[in-house]
Amino acid sequence: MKAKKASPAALGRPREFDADAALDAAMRVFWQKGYLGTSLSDLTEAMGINRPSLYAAFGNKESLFRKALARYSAGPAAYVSRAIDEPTARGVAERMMRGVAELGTSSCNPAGCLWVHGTLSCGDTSDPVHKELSAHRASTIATLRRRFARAVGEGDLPAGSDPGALARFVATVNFGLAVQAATGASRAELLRVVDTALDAWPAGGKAARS
Amino acid sequence: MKAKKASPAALGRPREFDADAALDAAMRVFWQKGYLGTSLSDLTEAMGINRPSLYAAFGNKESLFRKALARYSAGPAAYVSRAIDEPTARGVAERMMRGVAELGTSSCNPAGCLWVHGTLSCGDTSDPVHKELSAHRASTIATLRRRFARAVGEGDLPAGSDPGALARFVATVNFGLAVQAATGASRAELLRVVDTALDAWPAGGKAARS
DNA sequence: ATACTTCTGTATCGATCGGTACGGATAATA
DNA sequence: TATTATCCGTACCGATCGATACAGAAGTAT
Repeated sequence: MKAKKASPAALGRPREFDADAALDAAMRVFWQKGYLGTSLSDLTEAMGINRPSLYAAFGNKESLFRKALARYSAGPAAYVSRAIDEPTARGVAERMMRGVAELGTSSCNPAGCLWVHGTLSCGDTSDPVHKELSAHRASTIATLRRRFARAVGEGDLPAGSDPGALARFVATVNFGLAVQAATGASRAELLRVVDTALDAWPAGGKAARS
Repeated sequence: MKAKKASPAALGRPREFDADAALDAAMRVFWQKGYLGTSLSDLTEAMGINRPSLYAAFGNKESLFRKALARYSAGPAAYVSRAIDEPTARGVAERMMRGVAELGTSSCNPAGCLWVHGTLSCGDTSDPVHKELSAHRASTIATLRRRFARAVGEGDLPAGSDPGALARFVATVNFGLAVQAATGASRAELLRVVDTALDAWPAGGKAARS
């Protein structure tokens, strides 16, 4: 992100590790082991740095986790924002669900989804991390709802459709796919689930159903 | 379960607490905080006993968690086995999904589902608890698959239906509902998701669709 | 009453947790 | 080259983790 030689000054000894690569490694550890399941020793080992360097560069464990979440959203989970831009509501739903199914079963990534794993692997609902993750869930659903409401206005979805219900349905299937991926379901199995879920999708646009 | 005065002998000093009530309390703590999020101090406080009594009666933390899971399956999550006995495949699916939606948002229970919360709140996939929970997931899906295969044979589902895909779909929605319940979704919202999911259900029996 | 068995409570174990103090090393600035 | 600011590595902090040793209390059996 930040250019290495952009800042002219950079007084003092420059850091010897790549902060981006280190954050990437931290993200993958959290992704695999969850928030509570990840210790600082796990992190420093995977990031290739020692503890004081971690604290100087990223703050404490919670702060590092939030940065890892942001990187996850902008990187591996970018399928979400790309899905919103699909031209049809059905395309949005399909891209959302296929996205998590493929990401969560990629052989070069940890299984499952960092958001889901992180949400359920911090203390109880009073934990600030839990609250932030719950807020993010609500925000994503709201974004989907607005997108589907637009589709109703465009005739892309039948007039009687409930955008909120459809948004929550897509989110629910996505969370379920993430849980299944985290517990060893195969990509082929999950893609069949996506197809089944899409059978529930209300026809609209050129071919209205009911 | 075990009667207090049934055994005639019971040599030595009898225990002063109700083991069933204590296990019930432990189950609820795990349900609310997850496996890693629950400490022994949390447990002893909720169970009203001290640490050596806990170890004598239930073994270590992992053993207690397994007993809590068994109690959860036989108690709050008994809707699963009841759902299997529904006369129609659609009834099975509906009862499964409504079951988790209502259980996970009950005001007198912790939010979410102990199985899902437990699975994602133990270490990584190498953890024995994680392996057992994954196996339980696979077992539940297999039971659903057999039930739906029977429904195909009975004409309750269309001949071309894929019982495995339907079973995984129902399980996926259930997991997703549990995640949503754990992050604060309301019962009304989740029941609408169930209705949306049931729109995907293939018509059969009296009213074949395609 | 005595012996024996089991439970309860305190007090503590070694290990690990997240987080830091501090000194030596390294580079840019002057 | 001297100064200054930052980073790296060791070694350690208090707190908490899961798990237990031990002694006294409370029962049954003889």
